[in-house]
Amino acid sequence: MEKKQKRAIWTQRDFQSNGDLTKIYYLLFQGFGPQYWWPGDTPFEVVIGAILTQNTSWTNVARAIQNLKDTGCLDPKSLCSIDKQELAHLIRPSGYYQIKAQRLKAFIDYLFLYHNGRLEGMFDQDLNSLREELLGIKGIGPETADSIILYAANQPIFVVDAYTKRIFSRHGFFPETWPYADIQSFFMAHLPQDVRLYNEYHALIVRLAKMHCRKRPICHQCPLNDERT
DNA sequence: GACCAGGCACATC
DNA sequence: GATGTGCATGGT
Repeated sequence: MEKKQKRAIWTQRDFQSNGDLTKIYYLLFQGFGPQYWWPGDTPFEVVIGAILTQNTSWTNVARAIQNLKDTGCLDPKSLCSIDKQELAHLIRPSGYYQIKAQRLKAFIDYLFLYHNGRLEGMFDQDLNSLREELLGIKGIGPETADSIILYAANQPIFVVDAYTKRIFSRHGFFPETWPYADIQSFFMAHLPQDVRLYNEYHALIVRLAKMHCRKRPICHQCPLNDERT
């Protein structure tokens, strides 16, 4: 009986010739295991986290979210009634706190104006309509919208972030100049439309990025590299 | 002290 | 349409 798990290794050429991004997923999953994303107790917390984590490390966001929890502000009603400056003070550790307070307020105001302050109401529509709606809210761009759709609304859309772009362009899958929409289409065209897969894949890319060397074009410790050459 | 982190909006050309 | 800039804290 074969007990040992053989570590699968593919070459970059294999990836590029058959476009099988599923292989890469399994390679990353074998290397890192499940990432249990998104780190949040409720869909609402996921939404708030998605806005707060814009261009910010998660450790700083976690502090801001903890402040909101400690003061009993992590719910739509409380965030609706709280003064913007007070909110800015609470989320200060996440950086860009003035602009983010404004963005959180914009989202909450929208939620109450069109969905009675209920996320369920907002999420109860097809993916494209939801995405259009989210993108219409000031302060929510493509990545934040897609993070909300995937991790809070549990609908299948692939989240592209700076890591995805950097790592996969450096490994030669597409030019670094490709815009967000093209990269997203590339992944979604080569992967089954599956919420759990997209959830884990994006999380694994972030996990990978944290060990990727920033200074070299390609990190030689990266599991995506061909170890035979 | 420099650099970076799970973006976005806006001004300018 | 493409590019540059402001927004800001906390870890390495």
